[in-house]
Amino acid sequence: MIDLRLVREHPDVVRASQRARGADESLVDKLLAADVARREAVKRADDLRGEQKAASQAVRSATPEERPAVLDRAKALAAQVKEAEEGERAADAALRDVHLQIPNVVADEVPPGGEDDAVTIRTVGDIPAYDFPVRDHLEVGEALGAIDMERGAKVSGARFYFLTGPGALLEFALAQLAIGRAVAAGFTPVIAPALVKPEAMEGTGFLGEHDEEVYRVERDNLYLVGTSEVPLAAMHMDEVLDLSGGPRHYAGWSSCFRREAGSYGKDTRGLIRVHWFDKVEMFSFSRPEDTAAEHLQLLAWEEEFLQALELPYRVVDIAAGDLGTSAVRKFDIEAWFPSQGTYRELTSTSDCGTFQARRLNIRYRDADGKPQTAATLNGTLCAVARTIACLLEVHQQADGSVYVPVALRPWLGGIDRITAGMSLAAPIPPGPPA
RNA sequence: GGAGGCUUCGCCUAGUCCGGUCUAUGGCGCCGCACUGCUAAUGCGGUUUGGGUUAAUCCCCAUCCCGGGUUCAAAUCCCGGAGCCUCCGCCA
Repeated sequence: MIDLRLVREHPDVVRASQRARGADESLVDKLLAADVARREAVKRADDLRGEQKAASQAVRSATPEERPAVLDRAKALAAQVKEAEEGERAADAALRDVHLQIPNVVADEVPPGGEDDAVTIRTVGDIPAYDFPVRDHLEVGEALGAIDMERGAKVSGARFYFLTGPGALLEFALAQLAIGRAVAAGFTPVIAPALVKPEAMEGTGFLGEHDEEVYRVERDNLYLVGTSEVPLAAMHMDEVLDLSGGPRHYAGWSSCFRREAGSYGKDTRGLIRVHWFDKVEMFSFSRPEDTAAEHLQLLAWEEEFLQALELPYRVVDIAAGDLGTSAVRKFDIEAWFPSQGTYRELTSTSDCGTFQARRLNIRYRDADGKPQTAATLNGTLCAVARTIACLLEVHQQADGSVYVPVALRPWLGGIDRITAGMSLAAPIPPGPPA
């Protein structure tokens, strides 16, 4: 939800934002009208309630002779209040309805245009040259016994997979590396629930535009999250946070479930687009004035992670028309996929300003001690399946083995290469002293 | 799955049986003022959150876990739900 005060005081700013997104500008005027209507309804109901309260007290102090007349008046007022409250409720609902339809106000820096108008900010790392025919990650992974897509389909259907042997170890290695780096950067690690209540899903905005993407557990009225952004954001729902020491950083681990309803025929091969994967997600709660800097910080952490994995990538600034509902600004990092000869999205970080926190009622105390709506930001640190896909492709060798980036080696028992049929190694802690 | 208990303004708590200055009691904490070499102690005053109105204050409305209902009037009575705790059953 956007700030109503902004709409009242600077409707032109919101109109411009709607224009930039290619969204409906007239919603702004509908919202203004609904706001006026609501305030009128509130005032009428408040005034009547005040009168009725007085009348009700009068019943008590009335003499027996006055009593019937006073009681009649109180009854009449009670009926009027009931009616006025119904009007208030209707006006409230009407306002909320329009309010929820308006996406966040885009930042001035956001490039204009739509899906194809993202601006590349920088490209990092050299695109590797291969003196052999490159295979895609599925070929590489199957040959190494790391990915079993066929059995995934047998057991669970299309877009499901088994990670086996070195593939399974890779997942743990990536998780350890990501969480370890996050903790070193001051994040609080969190294992978040992947099933959430409707309030959490609604509050984070995923039942709006992403409704079709969401798995629903009808019987228990719960949803499977598509990202731990949902439980992390909702974790502090209805709370007042202490942000006086700077933003709060969480690194959440959870499985992520996506129906991929609108993507038939897209990325049907391998681990690029699957119904389920695990992910380490960064999430910050910050003061609204700190979000721009915080956003760049999240982006920097994402970049450092990909650099540690020795993956070439580029950073793109997403255009207004392609922003999510709650985002003010969004950067994606696209990594190089040699089999496709192109960069593909590996991480994404959004500044949501106060949009998400307003709905979830997450606040902090400002310098005067007054509660204010907080701001939220999120960013992918490591979407495991897709990252494995990228690693297998970029680091593949002529002999079918895969080079292991230095940073990952401690988590894979020190190996520098994954080869078919190799004996597996994993880090084990030192045993008890002999 | 079954039975019972609990949920009050940051924390603790009175009030709920028997509806009406509950415009919610007291303590802790916090803020201000007074006293005081300083601190402590003491005294006085303030201290939920949201909405409406306003230049701002004043003021008004709502808020006793949430949602309905009864009533002129609900923290209090009735119905439904959530969370927490205890016991039983089942279970990684």
